[in-house]
Amino acid sequence: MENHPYAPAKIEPYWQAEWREQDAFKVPNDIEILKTQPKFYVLGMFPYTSGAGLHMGHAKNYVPTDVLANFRRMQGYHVMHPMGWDAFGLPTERYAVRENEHPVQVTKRNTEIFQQQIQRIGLSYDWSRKIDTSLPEYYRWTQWIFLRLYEKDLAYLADVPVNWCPALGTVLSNEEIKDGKYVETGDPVERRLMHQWMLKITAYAERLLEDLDLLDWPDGLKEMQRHWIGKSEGADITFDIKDSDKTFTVFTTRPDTLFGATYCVLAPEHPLVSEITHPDAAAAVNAYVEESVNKSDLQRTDLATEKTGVFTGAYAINPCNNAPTPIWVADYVLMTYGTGAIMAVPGHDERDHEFATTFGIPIVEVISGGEKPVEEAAFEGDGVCVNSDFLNGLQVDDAKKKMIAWLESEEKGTLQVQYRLRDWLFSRQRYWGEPFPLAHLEDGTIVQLPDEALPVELPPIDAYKPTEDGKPPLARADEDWLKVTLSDGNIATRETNIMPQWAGSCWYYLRFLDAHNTEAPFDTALERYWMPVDLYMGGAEHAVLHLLYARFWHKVLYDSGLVSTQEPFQGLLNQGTILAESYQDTTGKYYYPHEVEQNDGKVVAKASGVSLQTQLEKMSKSRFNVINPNDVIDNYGADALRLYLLFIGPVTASTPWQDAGVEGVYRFLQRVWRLFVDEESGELNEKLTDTAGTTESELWRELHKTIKQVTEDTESIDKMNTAISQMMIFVNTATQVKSLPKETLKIFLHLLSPYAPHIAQELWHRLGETGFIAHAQWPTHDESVLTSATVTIIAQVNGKLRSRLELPAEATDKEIEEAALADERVQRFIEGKPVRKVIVVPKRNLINIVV
RNA sequence: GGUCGAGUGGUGGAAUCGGUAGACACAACGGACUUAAAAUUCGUCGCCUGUAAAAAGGUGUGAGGGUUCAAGUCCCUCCUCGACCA
Repeated sequence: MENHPYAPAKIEPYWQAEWREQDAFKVPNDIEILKTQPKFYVLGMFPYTSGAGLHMGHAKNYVPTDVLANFRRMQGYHVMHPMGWDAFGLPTERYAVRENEHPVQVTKRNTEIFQQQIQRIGLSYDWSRKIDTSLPEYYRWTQWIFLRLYEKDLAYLADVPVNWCPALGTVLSNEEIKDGKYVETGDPVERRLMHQWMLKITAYAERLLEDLDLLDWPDGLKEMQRHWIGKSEGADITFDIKDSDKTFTVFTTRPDTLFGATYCVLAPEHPLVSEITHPDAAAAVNAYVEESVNKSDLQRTDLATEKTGVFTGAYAINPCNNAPTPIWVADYVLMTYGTGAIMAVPGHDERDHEFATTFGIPIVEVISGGEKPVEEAAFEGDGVCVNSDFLNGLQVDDAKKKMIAWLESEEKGTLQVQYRLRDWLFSRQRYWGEPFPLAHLEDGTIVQLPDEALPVELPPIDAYKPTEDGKPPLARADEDWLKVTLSDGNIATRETNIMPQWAGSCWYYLRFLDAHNTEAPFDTALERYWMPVDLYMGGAEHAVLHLLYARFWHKVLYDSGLVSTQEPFQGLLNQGTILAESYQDTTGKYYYPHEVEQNDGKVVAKASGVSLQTQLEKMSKSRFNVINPNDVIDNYGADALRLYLLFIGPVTASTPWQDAGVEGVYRFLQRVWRLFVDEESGELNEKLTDTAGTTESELWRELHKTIKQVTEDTESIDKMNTAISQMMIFVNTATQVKSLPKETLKIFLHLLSPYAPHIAQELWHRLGETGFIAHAQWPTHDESVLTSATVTIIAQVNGKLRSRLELPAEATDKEIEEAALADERVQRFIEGKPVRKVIVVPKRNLINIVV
């Protein structure tokens, strides 16, 4: 009896166990077997295993990728569809410190919870390939790849300004700081120069930019990467300094405006500042430089903030007209971009204009065409050069070329390409990350440890804080770990920085291909078979950094002959976010949905009666609007959760969560169930017959329509919502017909299986089939079933729908026209007016009569 | 401020290359079943006019203009929202 109605809580765990025990989704690792079939590699971004557990955003990522994996598998592909854990990182370390536990323990627990939660969704992962970036067997190879970068001179030490929090004794990332304070504790943060490992990603800037053209990524995402790399072409121009033998170089994208340069600016950190400053100005300049040290780049370059600066008392010589040009120090110029010095053209640069206005510096027009005089607003657009000697009369583009040619001939400047992209700050002063496979000799030389010495495992230490003298936590390790004897007998001290959280995720997609290889990061033949990733899906927050870093490492591996493709991720999509209603009072305090009630159409807090504002926002703990995927599974089952996430809209769209919508797809699953199972008896539905499907024409046609649409929509990924619509239409039709051929319904179950695998498998089983429907072959539709003897022709008069005509499918244009003109309803609208034109659109079954 | 994207019923969303706007759901309303409720099932459902009910007509995809036999879709201007960057 209990077995009769649809009971996901019963069938889902059962089939999940069967899949697991029978390795239903395991992919062979034998290249000879693999070669017999085409491959498809579909990857969802692996989760950071924080203690918060799985959230709805993960499900929105992993469900569509799973549907695609199931679909391709049924189409006869070998499908790589793996899952693993991004496990190193600061949140885990902080949690461990707070709870006085070892990060290894915390990570073990978190990853187990994640795996349990993910498995409940019924995703078809090959769990034998599971990886964990914090295990030595994995990070051994992260270190190994780092050594390949190091050998290519792509890793170097440099003094760079970092965000240092004295209270915590650690470096923080820009994202962790707001208004000069650490967001979580409010402790002040200062900028400090520190010796840090850098990766030379700028050496790959041009290729990272150009090779975007090879990728099937959304245009917006490519644009974001292009913007981040920020290529600009311009010129380096050298300025002499008056009464001095010193010179400095500026980078400008607008060499055409050199005649309009009325001052120059050095960044406060520029080494020349102290050398050229006039003694009278020294005190003011020093004070200014000190003050600017603690400002972030963002604060300094924000257009909204007032420009500040100090005149050094020194003058540069403008190379094109020998005019003495005052040199200022101002923090809106950054040492890290270009040369740390600019020529300022207030007539044609907004920030320079603002600065010049503030300090009363002359503004000169050198490009004509602005709407307002340059004294009022900078004109940054195209125009014709004026007041510029040999450039006068030229357009901006031509003027740039001519000026660069002139500078080169005078040896005062060169053509220069500049990137916004900076080298990658690659070290952290923390514990829970990959140790560097490097050591330092006493004389300061750095030695790379041999490959055989890997992995360099994290040492046990008693506290995860930096040492009292400011060294990273790893410096707390005992001498056994800290000191390493090299092959030549020398004793060296290990590097005590660790790698940043991004490191492990830069190559994990390669480790999945050969997850247990102990001789190499992965087998070359397997790499050649599987790569590139055909579809990579993840949140838009990774649109720049993770994807850029991974592309960079991949290109280095490519140059070393270790991988066969230039790019790792051929296809890529960002899933949309899930929004939910949140409730806030006027003070900004959030309320949980259960603390809220409707009162006269107003939303108020139950306890206080205070009226609340509602809004749709991204689900997040801090907004009290989170819905847990596991709660939905408890109430409706995994199949309903999966269908709902796909049905609310396109995968890439951000859509609001609606509880009632889940009930809708749940009802659909119940209707599917009742097509097969008599809920009274638990036996098969009496309407099921053994007759061939072709005899039942309406259902058979609907089936083929459904095969066609589900196939196309699943393939396109972003239309899975309409694939489900069509399956609903099929089920609605099937519910109404008198007899249901089993063959027809079995084919339908194939279509449903990638989307709702548990119910499809259970019904497949109940129809007497053995094995897994997930291994069955995907059906194809028969186009001839879809064509019919008559077609409905839409008849328009003056573009407006007036009538529908049933005509034989083979009717000619002329016959259609005659039939339309003879139609009584059409006639009413023609009213004897002369017919001026008749347009027949055969493909659309449409005729338009113009009178 | 810049770049990109998006605005369609009460709601989520459909609509191929410009060719029947609102598929499929949710909510709401009405009928059947039930002692009752739930569940199920049948039906209505953009707005306006019209009608006892129909029929029928008008209008309608953020606003305004344009191209076209035909515009949610293409072009221009504007408004609003979102994402990214500054």
